[in-house]
Amino acid sequence: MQKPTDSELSILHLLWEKGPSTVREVNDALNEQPLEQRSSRPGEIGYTTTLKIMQIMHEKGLVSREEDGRTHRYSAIVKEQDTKGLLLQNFVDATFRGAAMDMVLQALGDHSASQDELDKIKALIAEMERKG
Amino acid sequence: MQKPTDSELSILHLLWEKGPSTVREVNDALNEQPLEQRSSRPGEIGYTTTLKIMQIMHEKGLVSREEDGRTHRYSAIVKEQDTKGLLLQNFVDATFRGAAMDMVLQALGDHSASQDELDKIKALIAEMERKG
DNA sequence: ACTTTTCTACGAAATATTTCGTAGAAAAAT
DNA sequence: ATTTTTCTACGAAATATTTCGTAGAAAAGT
Repeated sequence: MQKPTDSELSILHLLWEKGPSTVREVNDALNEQPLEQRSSRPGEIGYTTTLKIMQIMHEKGLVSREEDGRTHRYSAIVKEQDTKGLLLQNFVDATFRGAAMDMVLQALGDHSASQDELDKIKALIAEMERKG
Repeated sequence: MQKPTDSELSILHLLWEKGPSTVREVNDALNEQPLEQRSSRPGEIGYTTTLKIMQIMHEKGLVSREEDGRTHRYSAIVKEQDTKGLLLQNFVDATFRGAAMDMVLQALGDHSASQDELDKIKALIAEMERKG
């Protein structure tokens, strides 16, 4: 799989969440998002900008599309888990030189977690210890 | 702090590890590194490439430098913890839409950990539970 | 003394990504 | 029927990052 860029990733998130969508739907959704979730600049994202990126994603094989009347409906091909896993691996290599558990420790230290989340993590650790 | 690019980050890692260094030392070290740790292409990284990036880092305030005879000796200004924390925050926002604990779970699932690392994580979680 | 090597500085080419303007066709609105 | 809106395709401008060639000065080697 080819690694998606930041813009591509923000579109993938929408396709994962909302399922197959048109360029118009994606572009509207992008412009309604809170600013933290856009990597991009202050202003609105133009329709043709989103169109172009989705066309590139299609060339790269990140999404498929089917004609739906005059318009195209795009679907994510790449799986959410796989994509996040790939990006995580790259990030851990670049930023923590491969030391994934250092990153986990830093994330736990910097971010707060609900008891529910902590329970899930504890359960996963217990399982890892069982399996060696 | 301004977010370092990938090349800048690989240089910061060396400065953090080895302390104040010349361009020559950094460039040599980069070219000795295993390929996973270089984000870059197959061939050698040219001396002036490294020089240029370090000059840019100086402009950005990521590193300081002092003259040492005819050459310059560069030091990281930004702290390792702070930099990794900043990059981690950006990454979590972009890839996990801010859900840091989802990322932790994925990291724990995808990577193996030594018992020692698991103990550290457990200790940290216990502390988080104590503090609420 | 002269040549070669080793520095910095500077600018620009190469690459990657994001953005949008324009054109033309189809559909919708008037 | 004519105008306006809404699509796609295409290409190119704008931006960001990485790479390196060249020039000139200082140091080292011969």
